[in-house]
Amino acid sequence: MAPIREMLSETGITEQQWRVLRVLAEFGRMDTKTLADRSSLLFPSLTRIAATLRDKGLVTQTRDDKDRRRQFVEITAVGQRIIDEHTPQAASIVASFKKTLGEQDYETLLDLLTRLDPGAKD
Amino acid sequence: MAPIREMLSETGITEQQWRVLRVLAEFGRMDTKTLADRSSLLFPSLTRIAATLRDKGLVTQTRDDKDRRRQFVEITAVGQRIIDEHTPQAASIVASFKKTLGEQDYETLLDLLTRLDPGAKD
DNA sequence: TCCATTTCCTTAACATGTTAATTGTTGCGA
DNA sequence: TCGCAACAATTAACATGTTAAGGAAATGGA
Repeated sequence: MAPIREMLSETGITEQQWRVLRVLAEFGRMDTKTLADRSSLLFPSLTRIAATLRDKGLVTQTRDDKDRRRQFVEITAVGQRIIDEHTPQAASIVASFKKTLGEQDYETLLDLLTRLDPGAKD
Repeated sequence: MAPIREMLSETGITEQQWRVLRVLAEFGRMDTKTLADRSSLLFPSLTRIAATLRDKGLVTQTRDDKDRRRQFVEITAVGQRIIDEHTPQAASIVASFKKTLGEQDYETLLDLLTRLDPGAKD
């Protein structure tokens, strides 16, 4: 993940914050539980990350009126812009992985890792 | 690594502390630089971990008389005992990995990971 | 001999992973 | 309606990864 972190260093956001934003950009507004799940983050981590992203103005948080225990998170235009601007680079990093291993072996690697930890993916 | 952490939880030491002890158990007394290298740890982390292990009485630290900037670390009998008592379990965890994937695929996985990050190993 | 530079470690500061304890909210049965 | 279990988030407490700044010791050259 080093190359990804390096790419992100200029944006001031971290790998995990990036992951959360990506999920929000892809699926849109969602409740915290789903977000934690799709971002592969534990709740305590998500709480902190969401707070950080909120302070940076990259996401907004809103309470569920029906069940005030719950919360929804949504990406802002600024957050979306960060994603848009760096997605191509991220893709090229993945591409370099494939290039190193070759398409065939890259698929094999993903397969083996998934077999070891089915919950991993991504 | 979850299974390893679980195994270690009863000993009160962490995954990284375990790694440092294992290296010391295998190679014996060595200077900090070499230790950091073999443990795949950055210096700041090693500084803290070594201090923790020292406080727990699992390692001892000594200054190099010729170059007093340097330091040597050595595992104690107590530390050695922890390693000895848990090495079999650790081995069985690795064995379960192999069982999940099969010997052949396990080797393939290690090979692919090494190709992505030659410095990783272990 | 003296100082700038290099080395080896240590500290600091910040973000995260993790487990456990805590604080609000809901919903339900007595 | 009251009280309590279940649930959603937070907060706390530790250990670590990381980058940057500091401090002490050693070194080479003027």
